[in-house]
Amino acid sequence: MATLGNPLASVPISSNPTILTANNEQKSNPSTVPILIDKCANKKHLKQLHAHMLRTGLFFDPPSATKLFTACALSSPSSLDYACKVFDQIPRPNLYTWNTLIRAFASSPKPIQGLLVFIQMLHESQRFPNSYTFPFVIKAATEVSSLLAGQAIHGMVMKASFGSDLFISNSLIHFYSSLGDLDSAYLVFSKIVEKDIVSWNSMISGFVQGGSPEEALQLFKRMKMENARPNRVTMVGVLSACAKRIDLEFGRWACDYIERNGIDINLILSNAMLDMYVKCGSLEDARRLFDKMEEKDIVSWTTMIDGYAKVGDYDAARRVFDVMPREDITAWNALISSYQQNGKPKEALAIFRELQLNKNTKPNEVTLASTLAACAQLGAMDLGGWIHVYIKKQGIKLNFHITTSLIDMYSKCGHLEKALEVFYSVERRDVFVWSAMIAGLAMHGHGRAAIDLFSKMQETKVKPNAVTFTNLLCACSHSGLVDEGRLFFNQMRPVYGVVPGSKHYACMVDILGRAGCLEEAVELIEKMPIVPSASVWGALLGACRIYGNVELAEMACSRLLETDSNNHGAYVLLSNIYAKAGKWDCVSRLRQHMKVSGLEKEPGCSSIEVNGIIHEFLVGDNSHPLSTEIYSKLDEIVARIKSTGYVSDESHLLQFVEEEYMKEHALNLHSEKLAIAYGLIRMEPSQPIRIVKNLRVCGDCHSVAKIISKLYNRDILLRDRYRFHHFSGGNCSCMDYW
DNA sequence: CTAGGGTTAG
Repeated sequence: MATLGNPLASVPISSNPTILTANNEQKSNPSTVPILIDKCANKKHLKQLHAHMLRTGLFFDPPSATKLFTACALSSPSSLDYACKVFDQIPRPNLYTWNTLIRAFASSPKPIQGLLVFIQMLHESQRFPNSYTFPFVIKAATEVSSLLAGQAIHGMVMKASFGSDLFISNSLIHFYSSLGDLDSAYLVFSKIVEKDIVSWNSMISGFVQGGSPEEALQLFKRMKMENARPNRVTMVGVLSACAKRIDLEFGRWACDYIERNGIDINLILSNAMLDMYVKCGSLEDARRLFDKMEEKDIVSWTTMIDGYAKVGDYDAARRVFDVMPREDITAWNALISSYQQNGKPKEALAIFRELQLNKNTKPNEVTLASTLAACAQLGAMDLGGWIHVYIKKQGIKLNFHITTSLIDMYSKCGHLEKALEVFYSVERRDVFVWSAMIAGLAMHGHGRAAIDLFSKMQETKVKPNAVTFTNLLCACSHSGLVDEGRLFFNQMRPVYGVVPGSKHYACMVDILGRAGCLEEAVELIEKMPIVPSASVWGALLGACRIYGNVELAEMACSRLLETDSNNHGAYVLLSNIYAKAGKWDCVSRLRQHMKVSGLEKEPGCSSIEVNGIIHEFLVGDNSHPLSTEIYSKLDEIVARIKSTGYVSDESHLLQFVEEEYMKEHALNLHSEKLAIAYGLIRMEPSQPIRIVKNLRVCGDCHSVAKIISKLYNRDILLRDRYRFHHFSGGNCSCMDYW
């Protein structure tokens, strides 16, 4: 009897097979329909049943229609649109039915609809919300992160005298804390007379997620004192707090507590324990637990990968990745982002390329954002541009993360115009998007434009954060805008409520130092309310280099080494300063000292992308296949430059080399020169040469690049550790202010 | 018919 043509043939139950035959209407029995609804497994079954009910007229019996609606609304999010249509057919839906619709929307991908239905209910029906309505509608407000909506609902709750309802209060705690308003959350919490386990748990995890893990742990202790029994969810929050505080001792105690009190462990709790061990740096404990876990999911795997990558054990991370199920993109993301964040962009791109060959898994937004960040680090413009095209072709909407990554990638690859294009193409921008664009303008030396953008940002009422100010002050520094820098720095706390951190102080010292206000810079450092970080002293040291202030440099250097004793950057800067002052004996003493203490200068490395392939050059590198050609090109360049009367600036030599010839030769081996020579050989004459250097460009290379840009009529875009240099027609965009 | 939990991105 079950034939292909029978629309109900696939309903999987048949206590009474006859009623499954829809066209045999006489035999359907209204009382069995509700049972049948409960057994419907999917949308298709529900539709078949709906058709059946229409034919039998049962649909026009409100209780039956309501029953069908409930089943549709709660079965799966994809049936929700259908449920709405059914809802519209119900003559005067009762409160329960309204509640169900709000509930379904609140946990759907369109939670805003939950709020709209609630409003519709208030206006169009005679129904008034009850104690069940509010938890649903508060959840909807939480999902859309609308503080305003939630506050309005909270007001209604109070007016309707539901203020002491436990369920509603618990919902409100969750609502306020997930929007970061911990004070309001706590206020609701403290007014609950008989707190239940959910009240405690909501408040504890609220504190953890709101960045106050100490308070979370304190609340946990208070909870035990008040004789509330912690459960699984409590312990997830506690472990998460330990992870955030990097408190291995308490974390271990929590694991022990779980054991002792027989709290049953599920996957989520195991993962929380795993995460705690990883964040606290105990990979041994994590591994032991991981191996013991019978059930593992994607979170367990990615936690282990991330853990190994963070401690620098990439082989172990890779081994985990190699044995895990790979159909989930998150696994790939964990590895790509770990590599990217730990300064291994090439490895990150290698994984991305591997992913492209994998047919079953496609990159998502997170993958693309991480990969773009890797491209930005490397200056891999071709791949970065390819990803941008990919995003467009796939119709992926630019979210804030992707927008930020694209702007950053284009800026760091030297395509400021493209970065601006992306920036102006989006209609909404969050603080990170704005900050990234300000940083882009800053690194290309457009300080004024960066400041203008900052003003525009304020018109859109997006609040600047610490990152915004770092970038803004950087912009002032790169463009020599001393007064503006001072002004913004002084406004930070009083006007914008952003407390200056050591990065901001470092920027400010840099601004003052470059402008020659060394005394004011020193004064600023002395007045700092926080301990000056290495970068603050580094900035002062940099200023000393410009002005050849050996005495102050020695002081700054020794202070720097107090905070960070193996900072080789400090030695390098000081030796530069000695070299500039012609104190070669000091230079060699410093070099000797570095050798003895095992501190090696980070080798200079420049890279250039040609046809999508990144070529890297180290000082005096001859490992490149075209090495011979590169060096003869370099000889040609040097000869042509010399004919213009240029004399190389030997103060940029780090090593004391006796023979004059050797000095000059060592300068000519600098990685950026090798990369430029390679670019001249391999790139079309119309193409600018784009180079990324890991350290700051040396003064001689800077002068030489200027001359090359004129002699060879080539634009050269060189990104160093601090900013961009755009060489064109014999000049540099930094106006020699760097 | 109600509320709370773990990983990956700037």
